[in-house]
Amino acid sequence: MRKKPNQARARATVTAILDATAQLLAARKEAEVTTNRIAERAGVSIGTLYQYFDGRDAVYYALARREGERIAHQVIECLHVPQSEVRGERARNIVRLLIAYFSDTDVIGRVAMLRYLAGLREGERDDVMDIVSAEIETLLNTSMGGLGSLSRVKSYILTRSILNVVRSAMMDDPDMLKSREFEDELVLLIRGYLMASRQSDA
Amino acid sequence: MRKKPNQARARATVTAILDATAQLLAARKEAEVTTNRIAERAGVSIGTLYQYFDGRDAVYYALARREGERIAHQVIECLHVPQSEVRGERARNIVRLLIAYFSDTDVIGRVAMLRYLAGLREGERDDVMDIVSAEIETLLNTSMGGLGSLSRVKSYILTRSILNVVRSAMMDDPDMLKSREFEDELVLLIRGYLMASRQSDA
DNA sequence: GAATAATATGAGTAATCCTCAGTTTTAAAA
DNA sequence: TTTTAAAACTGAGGATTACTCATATTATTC
Repeated sequence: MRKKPNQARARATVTAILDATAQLLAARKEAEVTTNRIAERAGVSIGTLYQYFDGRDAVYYALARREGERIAHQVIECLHVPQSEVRGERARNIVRLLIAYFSDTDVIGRVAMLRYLAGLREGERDDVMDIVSAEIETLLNTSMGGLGSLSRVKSYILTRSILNVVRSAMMDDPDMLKSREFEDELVLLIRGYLMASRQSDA
Repeated sequence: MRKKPNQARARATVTAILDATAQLLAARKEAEVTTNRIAERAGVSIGTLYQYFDGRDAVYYALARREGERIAHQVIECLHVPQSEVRGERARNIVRLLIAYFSDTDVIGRVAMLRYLAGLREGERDDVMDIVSAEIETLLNTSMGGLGSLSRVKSYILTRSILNVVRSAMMDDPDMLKSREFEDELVLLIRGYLMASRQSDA
């Protein structure tokens, strides 16, 4: 982002630009989304857009980041529900959450999300996901004593594998994504990994 | 692709365009890669490029597909080495193969690959990956009797999770990608999933 | 309420995309 | 070996899109 929006008006402008982008991505083909159109729909001039963003890809990236933060918060909330209340179904709850998010027929930010997840903007780390990884790490290291400690690499693999498989399925086969079997298998992937980790530690 | 190249000359032209794109992506920033430049470096006119491709993204996609096929062949080769020769290290061999591929400092087709994996072109299935999935399915169902049968969903999850985690790591943290720990953990992810699958079947 | 900083504007230029009418090459038919 | 027709190639240039910057407006500070 070129300039930080300081005043309330400027923050509203940035929000309007992101909202407009999401709407256009949902309604039109990607190729038809242009910076000029985004600005027009957002009700700001093209010059204003370029004050805050380097170009179309930068807008996509910012939109994807906003979406990423939204879903990350939900996942973290799931993680913070005490063990006694989830009865070993925490993995399933998170899997369900992600499947529900990516099953949404509304395409808001879908393309943008893809770019974000693909790490298209070189040299920028995916710090939103890093936060989720860290939360999982802490949680499994403290409250779930039996499962052994979770290194950074382990939590990285856990978070990225689940998220990416769900994302792939959204593109490849939405019906499979929504199937009960798919959900069960993802839960199995998580549990299998955690159990194998415990065994290899011992 | 707009038109299929029938004659040898035309096939050479398409190859030249893809090669030129790979070279440009390796040498320049993505934003500096334009269709005109690709055509120029490939030694063909811009009109020729547009005879075979819809635009820049289509060229990227074709390049990524070519790369995808290359790596897929290697994986399938790995899968066909008889059990007696790999002594339970097949998973590790495949993980190593993928890590080696994505560790390559040469950036040939990296961006293109990302778009491909992200399924950016809507409505096209990732049939290259489907072939690998099918091979894994067959193999595990026939020769590895002890591990239980592998459904389509299972092989989908297995292939996509491994591939995507390696790809993510390439973007996020190349050093982690090359570490021994990362390799070990991926093997654990595979084995854990296969073992959990067997248990849940029984 | 004057000075200053932040934000917004949009016509205009630069960059890129992409087409199409015409030319050259190739392969097959006569 | 011509002849013919399809396939492949060309690149100037119109259409589209990206992006800038001089100017205007709104907000904040003192």
